[in-house]
Amino acid sequence: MAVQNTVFLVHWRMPKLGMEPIRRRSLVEATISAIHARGSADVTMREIAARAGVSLGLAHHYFENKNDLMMTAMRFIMSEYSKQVRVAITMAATPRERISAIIRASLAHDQFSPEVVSAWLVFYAHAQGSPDARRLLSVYTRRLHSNLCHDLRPLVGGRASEVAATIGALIDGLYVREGLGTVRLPELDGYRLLDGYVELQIEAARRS
Amino acid sequence: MAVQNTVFLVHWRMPKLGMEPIRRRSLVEATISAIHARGSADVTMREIAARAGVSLGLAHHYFENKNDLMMTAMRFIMSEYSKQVRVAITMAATPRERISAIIRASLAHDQFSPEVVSAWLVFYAHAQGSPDARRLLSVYTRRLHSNLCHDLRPLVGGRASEVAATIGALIDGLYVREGLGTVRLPELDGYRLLDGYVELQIEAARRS
Amino acid sequence: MAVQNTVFLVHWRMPKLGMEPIRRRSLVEATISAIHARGSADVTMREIAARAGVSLGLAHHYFENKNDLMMTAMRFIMSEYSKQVRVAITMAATPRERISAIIRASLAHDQFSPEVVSAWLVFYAHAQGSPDARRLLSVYTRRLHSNLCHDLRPLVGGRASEVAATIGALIDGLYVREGLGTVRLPELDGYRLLDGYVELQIEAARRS
Amino acid sequence: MAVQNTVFLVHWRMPKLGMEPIRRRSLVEATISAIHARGSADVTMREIAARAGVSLGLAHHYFENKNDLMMTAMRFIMSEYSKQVRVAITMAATPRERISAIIRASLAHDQFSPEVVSAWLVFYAHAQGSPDARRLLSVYTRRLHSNLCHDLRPLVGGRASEVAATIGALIDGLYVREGLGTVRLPELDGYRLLDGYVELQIEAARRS
DNA sequence: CATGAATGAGTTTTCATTCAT
DNA sequence: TATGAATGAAAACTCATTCAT
Repeated sequence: MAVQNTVFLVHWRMPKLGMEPIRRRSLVEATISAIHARGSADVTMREIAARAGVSLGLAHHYFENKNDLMMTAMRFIMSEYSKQVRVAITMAATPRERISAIIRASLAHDQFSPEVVSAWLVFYAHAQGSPDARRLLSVYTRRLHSNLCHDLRPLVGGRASEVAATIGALIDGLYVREGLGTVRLPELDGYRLLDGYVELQIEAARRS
Repeated sequence: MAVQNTVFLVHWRMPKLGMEPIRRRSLVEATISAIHARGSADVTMREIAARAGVSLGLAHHYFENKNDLMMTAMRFIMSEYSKQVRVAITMAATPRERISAIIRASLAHDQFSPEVVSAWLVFYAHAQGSPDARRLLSVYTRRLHSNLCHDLRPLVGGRASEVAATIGALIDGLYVREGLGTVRLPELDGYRLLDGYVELQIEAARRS
Repeated sequence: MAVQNTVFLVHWRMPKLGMEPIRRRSLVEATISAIHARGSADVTMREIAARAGVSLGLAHHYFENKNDLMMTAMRFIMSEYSKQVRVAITMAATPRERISAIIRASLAHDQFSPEVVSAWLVFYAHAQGSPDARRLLSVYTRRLHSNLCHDLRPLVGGRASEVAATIGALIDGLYVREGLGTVRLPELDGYRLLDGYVELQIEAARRS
Repeated sequence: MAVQNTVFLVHWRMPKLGMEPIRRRSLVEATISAIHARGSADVTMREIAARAGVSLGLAHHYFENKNDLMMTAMRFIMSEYSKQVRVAITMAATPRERISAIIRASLAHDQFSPEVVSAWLVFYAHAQGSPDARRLLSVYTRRLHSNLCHDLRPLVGGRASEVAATIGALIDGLYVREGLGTVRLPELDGYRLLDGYVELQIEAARRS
């Protein structure tokens, strides 16, 4: 007890300023990679912290909750995706090109990386039980839908909504199957498959 | 000695025998409904047992593992689905009709009941982390694919595999979106959407 | 409910009379072999029942308790041992021969069978925590001691008690080591070792 | 930048660091005393944690397993014993003295404390069912044997191995009987008994 | 005589979270 | 800013035991 308050001579590292964004970022990435490794949302904070190379306590310091961290990771993945879609759209000139650009961005290589595919799938499942997550996902879903509709209307007219819904469902379906890693026919890549569908619809609309 | 094996006429209270199949069935159903309620595979054995109206111990008595129970539930859902597909196929005469029948069965009302949709989605996610589950799902996936291919070949020729893959992905995608409960456009039902796609492909094949 | 009380036509096997001793015996033997298999007293009633080829319920029918069964098994092993010692003593003529006979019986082949060695050791450990078992063991211990003392007195006089205690400890020690299965020097069998010790003591007594 | 690594003079409340070895030690001791109290290896982690004055969770924090804790406790007891033997040997000059020293150390008061005796016995029994434990014990057994042989050879020649085995078995036997708490003849202490045996063998060797 | 159904208490283990430093 | 200590609640799983038939 007597020793409890003492004067020590210590080495002190100047507190590292501005660590917050760095730590948060690395924890979010650790979360995604942990989800991929375990293949489910049942990841422990300990595992995440270890992957990020920080102590368990610190993970809790920067995120209020495990859920908070999960949601942040989800938001991160979705915003990365949105960024790619925005870039792709900007570089496209016509509605037809924009449709292709959106599809390509949705299935782009870094979107389809195993880690990201795992994360999407897990988040989809997670959304079923978490209203927060569900809301987040539906934002993305709706944005995709309205983006597609906007560019489909001049191409397929009244069927725009149906075609957009089909494209959306197909993208999700391809993710699911990719995540499952089964029936991946080598001769088929998702982009050709989806774009072929769009072409078919456009031709049909033209003929009618 | 002579009396040792005789036929007697006795009063007998219905013995409480043969409970095993009953209990197993009700536990499996409880599992599915619990998954739906919680929206994820993180269901406790306690919850399942409670839903089945039995003690926690009994659930462990009839299933070796939680995983055992999970897998049994998964198998149950898949076999129910297969049954429906088989029935639908039997009643169809032409390849074209069989395709429609498979699609209709896949999206039938009792397949698309909230409980079952939840379960499928959760199992898909679960499969990522569980090799057993993955194997199980891929059996179903492959069977669907080969069923479709078989009937598509006379209709779309060399594109059968691509079209079958698309249909498969679309079904999964529709499940996912249904499960998420978002962007459910009232005017669109999955069947029309999918069958429309098939029609388009057939027409295209005819023209070429 | 209406079916609950019905008249059935059943095959009925005349109740097997006198099964009790048979069942009890086979359950006791199953207990010993289960203990040997698991290597500890942590045997489940289920395992024992299975080994005895009867239902779990029946094991509880014939033995009030798990402890009851354990104690019965212990008593069984000890009485088998005592029987052998009694036989051996009867056939010996002189005190010296009786000592040897007791030792030989204690280390006889069927005493030293792996199953029995396991059981003894487990029971020794079990006795630490169970007053009943402790009492049982000490009966055997004391009987051995007094048997030995009685025959040692004419041979080693006042050191009889010490020599008897040493013999007793040595027997137990040999069991322990046998059970552990380590340091079993092939050239040494327990009997020669023990008898050699006795001979030494007798010679020493003679000289003094 | 220049200030980044500096020596500061700060007030500091004794950080609660380095608890690990303390906790581990106290948990190990709690394990031993719990084993003694219950008289068997069937000790619950809860009981151990309570005796150590920590939460159940903490016990699992510092030890991976219950088995891990058990084995650590076993290793602790054995290393304490080895330490004593080493010390005793160092202080002895002749082979004869070393033999006596080993025996004395093996039966020393703090080796023969009720707690330690219980633990040894329980571990012996436990070793039957746990290959890890068995390996550990046999290390100790073999070391004792070779220690004794080394010093017995000049005293009893070719019979060294036999005498060493006898001493080993006798030590174990005395532990067992001590643990059982029965037939503890007041006039006999284990040391005199064992040393007497050694003396007898040496004399016999001298005469022959 | 014999069984299988059923339970409840108890055990290990995991984990998010909090806290003092 | 960062850590390790510590907890408590909850999870899966086990098992002796009871009971109706």
